Amino acid sequence: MPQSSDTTSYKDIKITVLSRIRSGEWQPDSLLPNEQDLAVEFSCTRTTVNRALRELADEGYLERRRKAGTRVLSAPQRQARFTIPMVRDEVEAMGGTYRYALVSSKLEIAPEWLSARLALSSGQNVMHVRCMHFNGNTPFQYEDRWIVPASVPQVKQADFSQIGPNEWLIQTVPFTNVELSFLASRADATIAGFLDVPEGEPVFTGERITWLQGQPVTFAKMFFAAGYRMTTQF
Amino acid sequence: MPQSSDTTSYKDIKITVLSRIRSGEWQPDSLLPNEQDLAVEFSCTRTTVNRALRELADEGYLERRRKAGTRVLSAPQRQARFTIPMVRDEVEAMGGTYRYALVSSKLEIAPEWLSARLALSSGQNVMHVRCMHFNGNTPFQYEDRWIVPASVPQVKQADFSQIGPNEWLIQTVPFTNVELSFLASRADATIAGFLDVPEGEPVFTGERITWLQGQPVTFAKMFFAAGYRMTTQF
DNA sequence: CAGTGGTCTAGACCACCTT
DNA sequence: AGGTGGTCTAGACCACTGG
Repeated sequence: MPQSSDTTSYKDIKITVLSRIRSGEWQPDSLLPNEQDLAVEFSCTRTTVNRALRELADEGYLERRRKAGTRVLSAPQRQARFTIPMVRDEVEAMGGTYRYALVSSKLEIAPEWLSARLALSSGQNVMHVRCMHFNGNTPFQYEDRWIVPASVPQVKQADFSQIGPNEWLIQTVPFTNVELSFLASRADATIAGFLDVPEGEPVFTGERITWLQGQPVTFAKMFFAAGYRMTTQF
Repeated sequence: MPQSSDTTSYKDIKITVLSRIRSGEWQPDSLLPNEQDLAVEFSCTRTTVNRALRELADEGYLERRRKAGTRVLSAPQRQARFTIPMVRDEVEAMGGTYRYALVSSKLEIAPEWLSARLALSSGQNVMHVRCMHFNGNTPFQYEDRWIVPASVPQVKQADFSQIGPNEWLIQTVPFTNVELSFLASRADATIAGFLDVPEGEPVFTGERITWLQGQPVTFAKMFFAAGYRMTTQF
């Protein structure tokens, strides 16, 4: 029998299981019935139960181990998922008008801290790009980025006056590994000027390092305008 | 035939698909073959292909639509997953020794900003708990939290001198909805004192609102010590 | 060793969406 | 209208691991 209105689907099972946890019927740390028994209860196959429980475990509600069974997590290791949109999308999602402006773009010798951070050989050239992202005429983000030509040779011919380095990289280097950090930093004179805030102001800051198959591609610092907050619900 | 060493599993397919995207064989925005064709290519059933592609879509690499097919996302909407551990776990994972200290805990009338934020009726009582989390003797996080007795009556009898309000809440209210934000704030005199930083220092700050079935449970501000960064890889 | 979850097959119907 | 992904069934073997 195919799934239809009167069939129990894996989504129904997820909802039911969650409500039993909420209601306290299935206490934290307690063991759930095994898949076969649940399949009988829900009048479906074990495959369907399996998918429901697998997804719930993936979402951090349950812990599953062979032979040991499925357990309600006592301190749900809820994982917050932050979608990391491109700046343009973020501004437009707020109903704003995105505008990009290049500040400077030049090839230079990698500063020592960058060489250390990206494991570059000393004295290696990097493309240093600084730019601004606006919401209308309001500063939204100041970006300070270095791109490694040894990994992305095309960068020497790239023109960042019209397209931001991030969008350019995504088009050019389709797939990468990323390390992303967020922290609070202090606006120095440069940043304060670009973001139009007093010097010394706290600035929400992102740092992003990107590799392509083990080769360092880019290091970027993103300084967000005053009042920015990164939010998620779960 | 069951899965065994020579069978193509959904994991193999995921790896293969990812490598084809990396290598540029499947360009961004391009359409993948449909599931049936891929099943033939990989000598497996469509079910297995389906699981592989479904998970890749879930991870943000692909976009799938009925009839339209499966497409490589041009600007991979990579979702960063930050695991939100409890403070204790976070400190211990760093190899540190966790220590908790209650600063104050008292019932008070909800300030107006809090009433607005949590949609409380004005003049409603809330439990205000302030506490510190240490790594050894080094301040790690200062926590300023309000708990709504109307939603969690037990809070009036709770003793926060030994257990932190977050751990207590997890034990007491096993299941909740959460809104989590991160921002950069400025250390006022109080925060500066607790975190042992100069006043005015930028402080990485988390704000967490929790509901239980639509009822506001708690609002918490978490101020992290200097140098804190939230990091993830993907 | 034996129970539990992990995964695959082969086939089917359906929902949705683009054309 | 027809193709594509979404999901379910019924059955099977396997991998891991707790007792």
